[in-house]
Amino acid sequence: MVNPHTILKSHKLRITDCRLDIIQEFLDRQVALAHSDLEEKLKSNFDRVTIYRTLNTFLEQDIIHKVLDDSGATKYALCSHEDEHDHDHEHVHFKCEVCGDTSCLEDISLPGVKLPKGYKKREMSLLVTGICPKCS
Amino acid sequence: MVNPHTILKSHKLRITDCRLDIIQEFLDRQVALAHSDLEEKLKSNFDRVTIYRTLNTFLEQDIIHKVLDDSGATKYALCSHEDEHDHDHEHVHFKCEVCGDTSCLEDISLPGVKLPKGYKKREMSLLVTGICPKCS
DNA sequence: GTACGTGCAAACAATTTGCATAGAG
DNA sequence: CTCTATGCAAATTGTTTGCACGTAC
Repeated sequence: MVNPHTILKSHKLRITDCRLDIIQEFLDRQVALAHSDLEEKLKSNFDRVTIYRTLNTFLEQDIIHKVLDDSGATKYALCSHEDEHDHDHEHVHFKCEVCGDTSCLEDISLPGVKLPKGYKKREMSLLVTGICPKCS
Repeated sequence: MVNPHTILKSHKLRITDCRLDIIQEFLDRQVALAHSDLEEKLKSNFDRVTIYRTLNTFLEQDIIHKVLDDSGATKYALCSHEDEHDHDHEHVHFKCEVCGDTSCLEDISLPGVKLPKGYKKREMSLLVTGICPKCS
């Protein structure tokens, strides 16, 4: 069961309103969010700096991960919670050119990529841009 | 033949020292460069703003492309020059966790990815992180 | 000579840091 | 009560814009 309180608990983080609200926002929106998205929604409740710090805390705890974005803005999305220790190291994201939303495609498996000799792979992330079902 | 002068010519851009030097730097380094990398190397010769504007000009002309990076910094790399009109829309980049360098793996082909129903793909880019031959 | 590139100043945006206080456990 | 999270101010860094001048062509 995924709820903000549980997530914080399982990572041994203190339960605070800001943290709960930010996780809730990720759960509600289901797309990658930038700091600015969160700020817009929560600025009346929390300081901009607190949001930055919360995001960094969540990053360290692998509660969220960075989502690559061609726009230069740093975006974040919740990590899939199933694999607690063995974080999933393959991210496939889709960014719609029309609505601008980026979402994780969890169920897509990344085909193996053969690297040139000498390269050691640790993590892969694929960003596909195009048009999402809602916008086509 | 790839040289700075030729590249500018073929894109009908004016030949200026700043543009020549920046292209040369990309050719010399063979890794993705951020504005700060170029600034560090060229600040005695050119203004910070000029470097920003040159990078944007090159982007528009498809002389360089953005390289996705998990560090948040915007990095750029030369486009492969073979396909003039039909720009390559599949980028595979490798970022070494040790030296931090990101390079294009031109010869790797990106395996096809099957998207869920309704998604239309236009462009794909893959970032692999790990350890490069130099650092292992 | 004309149009575009550059330098400089300044505005603007994104992110980080220091410190005092408030709040979680 | 103790330790950490938050708010506020300010510093730092990344990026864009306006304008006057210089230069490629």
